[in-house]
Formats: sequence, C-alpha cells, structure tokens
Amino acid sequence: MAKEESLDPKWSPEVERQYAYLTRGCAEIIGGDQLKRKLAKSIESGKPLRAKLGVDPTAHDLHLGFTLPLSRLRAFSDLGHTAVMIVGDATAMVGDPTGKNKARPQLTREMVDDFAKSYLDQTATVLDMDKVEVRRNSDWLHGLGFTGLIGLAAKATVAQILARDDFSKRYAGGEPIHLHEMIYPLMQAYDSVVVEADVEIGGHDQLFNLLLGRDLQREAGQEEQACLLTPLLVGLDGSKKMSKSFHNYIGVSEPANEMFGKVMSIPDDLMEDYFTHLTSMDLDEVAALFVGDVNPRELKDKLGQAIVTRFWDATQAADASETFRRVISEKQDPDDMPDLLLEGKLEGGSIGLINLIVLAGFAASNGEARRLIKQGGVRIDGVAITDERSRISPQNGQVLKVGKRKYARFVCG
RNA sequence: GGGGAGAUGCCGGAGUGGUCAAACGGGGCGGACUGUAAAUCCGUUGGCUAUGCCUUCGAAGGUUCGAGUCCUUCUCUCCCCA
Repeated sequence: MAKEESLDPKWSPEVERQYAYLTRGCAEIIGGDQLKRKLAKSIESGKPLRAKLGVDPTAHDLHLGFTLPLSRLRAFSDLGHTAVMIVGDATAMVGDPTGKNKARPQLTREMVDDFAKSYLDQTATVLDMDKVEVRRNSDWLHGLGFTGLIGLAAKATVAQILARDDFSKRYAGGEPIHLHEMIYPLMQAYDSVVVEADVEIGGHDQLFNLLLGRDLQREAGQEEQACLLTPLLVGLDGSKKMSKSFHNYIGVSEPANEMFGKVMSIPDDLMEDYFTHLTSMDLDEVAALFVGDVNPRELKDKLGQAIVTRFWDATQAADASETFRRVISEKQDPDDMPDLLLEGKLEGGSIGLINLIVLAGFAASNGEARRLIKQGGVRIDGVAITDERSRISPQNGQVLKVGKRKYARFVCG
C-alpha cells in the first residue's frame, strides 16, 4: 500500500485530505491509488463519487459493529459525494454465507420487508437519510430471470468461490454448502455494476464479495470500484466479532443506561479499538489517551459517555454514567425501576419468595429462583434472604433486587 | 444408482443396556473481590405441588424388568465410488 502511494506523490492536498477522511480506521483498502485518482477527477469535474454500501436486512437490531461501514458511508456524504445504500432485499432471501458455518434460514418476503424498514430507521442514527440514495436490489435482481442468472453464474468458477475461507472451511468440515449460497457473492457484486459504484464499503469479511464486484465491473466495461474494508469490531467478550448470534453486541437503539453499562463491561484492552471505531475522535487524540498513567475506569467512562452521546445525547450520557456509578459501583438503588403490582397476588398478606421472583419476571422458573436465593442473589431493601422457603409480607415501596441489575418496587393494593 | 459415516442439553463434544438429567469445555447466571457489568477466584446451569415425580439425547415404532446406548422404518447431513 505504501509503495503504491509513493509511486504517485503528486496528489493535491485536497485529494489527500479527502482520502484520509474517507479511509479513517479502515482495515484494508483495495485500489487506494484508484480512489485517489477518482477523487482528483471528482474534485476537478465537480461530479461526486458514488459510494456503495450494501446491507442485507436479516434481523431487527442494528448493532455497533454495523456502524463502522455506515460511518464510512457517512464520510462520503459529508464530503458531498453520493452515498448509495443498497437494501439487499433480494440477497437477504438468499443469505450471505460469509463467516457462516451453516446455511442461514430462508427468510420470507414479509420478514425481509419488515427488517428493511427497521434497518433504515436505525441507519438514521448514523446517516443523514436525506442525503442517501436508497436502492433495493430486488429491483434488478428479481427481474434477471433464469437466463440472466445463468449469465451471472458464468462469471465465476466453483474453484474461485470455494477458495473463500468460509466455504473451504465448511467444505473441509463436512458442512453442507448450497448452490444458492455460492450465487450470493455474484448477486451482490452485480449490484455494483447496476449502481455504477466508484467505491464500495464493507466489513473486512466481505473482501471476497467486494472484489468480485470489481471483476464484474471490469467485464461490464466500467472502471473498477475501490474497496474500503472496515475492521470487524470485536464484541463485548473481547474475542469474537460483535454479532447478534454471539450475544456480545450493543444495539444502536438500546437504552442509554444499557448501552453505557455494556461499554463498561468490555475488556480494558478493547478500549482503544472502540475509541477509534465508535467515536469520531481524532486518531492522534485517541492515541494520546493511552499514553502514560491512565485510570482504565475513567477512560472507560469517557468512552461510554462518548458512545452514548453519539446515539442519544450528552445529558443522557452523563446520567447513564452517574447511574452506573451509583448502582454498580456503590450498589445503591437506581432512581427509577419498574413497579411490581402485587394486588391480588398475596395470600393473607404474604407470598412465597420464589413465587415473588418469578412473578417479577426475574427468573424463568421456580428452580432458577430457588437457585438465585440460595446463592445470595436476592435482596429486599438491601437485606439478603437466603432461605428459599421464606414467605414475604411485602410493604408498599420496598425494593426487590435480584442479581446485580434487576430491581422492582413493590406496589401493594 | 452403490458403499460408508453421522444427528446428544444454549453451543461444542463425551457417552454403547442399568450407578445418565447425561462427563468435559465454552457461554449464561450468582457470589466474593475490584478501578467497571474488566481480570481473577468460587459456586451454579431441564421442569415440578420435590429425599420423590415428569420431560429431554433427529422422528416414529419395537426388544428388554430397564434404552442416549440394541432392532426396524423414516427424515436430514457429510464423504467416497458411478
């Protein structure tokens, strides 16, 4: 990469500025030199570049990992280029095989439409949707027909597709690979041809897919797209990539307190990564944070507030920080907690503790409630109760605490 | 079309007739500790009207006093040959 750039040092400062802005935090850049050339041309002609990001609507929640490519797309629109967001409603029904060790369940039309809507809503937390060109790839993919599909399929070889890490692993591991999954990369690569993308943005695991876009564009007589690969954000567990299926994610629309708390739970080593990729802080500034003696707790608090501010606002961020300190660090009760209506639930003014916990929704079964009690995780007004057979006579306003974070206030009659 | 292997709890993966609600690991949960919902350590992890009972090891039948473990059929997957 460095070599490629040094070949042509004549780029104007404006090209370099835009390039740096657009590629901030990228894990890999394919065709970086091409991108600079495109930028130079665009600046000269006043014609904006077309930056493509494809998103398959396959679930309701958008998590912070998705915001990395979204932020790159945002960078393009910030600079006056055209952000093209492709809602992969056709590809979603096939299912991206990337990183999967098994085929995804087939989604129905209704599910995809539903997901697409909530995706776009959540995307608005990062992008200014008025500036985004939204396209659905069913518009062209569904009209391809069998002949068109054959034509597409002729563009790649089985060996090429199988060379992908995820496929080869599945193949080697004796996992099923369906034909339609092999078509997937072609479908999304074809999108690039249709929207005439100058740049495509994607997660690092999408490398193969995006490269195929370049191939198809070349064959179609278009200039190849540059590819900006964002790193895969590591999830809360500190090892696997953030993903819904690993339960290690923070959703973009989670409540401020929840979001803040989850940030506080990341391993310390992850902080720099999160500062880099989830805030817009200057990279030098980020690096400076980690120089010398730093209190990880303070730093993580700062990180949490920065992230909550981005998705909510500064006031909520400050509140979340404060609440966390009081409730978690100092083990005080939070200000607001759900009421637990006990009217009609009591017998002779009392109730079994186990029933109470299940009633509050803090345990899925009596057995779980019993376990929680025995393990000392149940408190009423701060007093631990460890006898599973206890009967409680709840008083209005008393606080039931289960585990570290589950609270309810009794409301009697 | 032929031959072989396999399907176990949230996940991975042991288990080959009773002592199996099922080893072990991961994850989850609880506790202690702490600078945090980090790290570490300890405990726990099917359900119930609970020293017993019920449901669970791809599905349905069967053998047996007794089956995750044996038999039959079925469903699904993988591999090899054609």
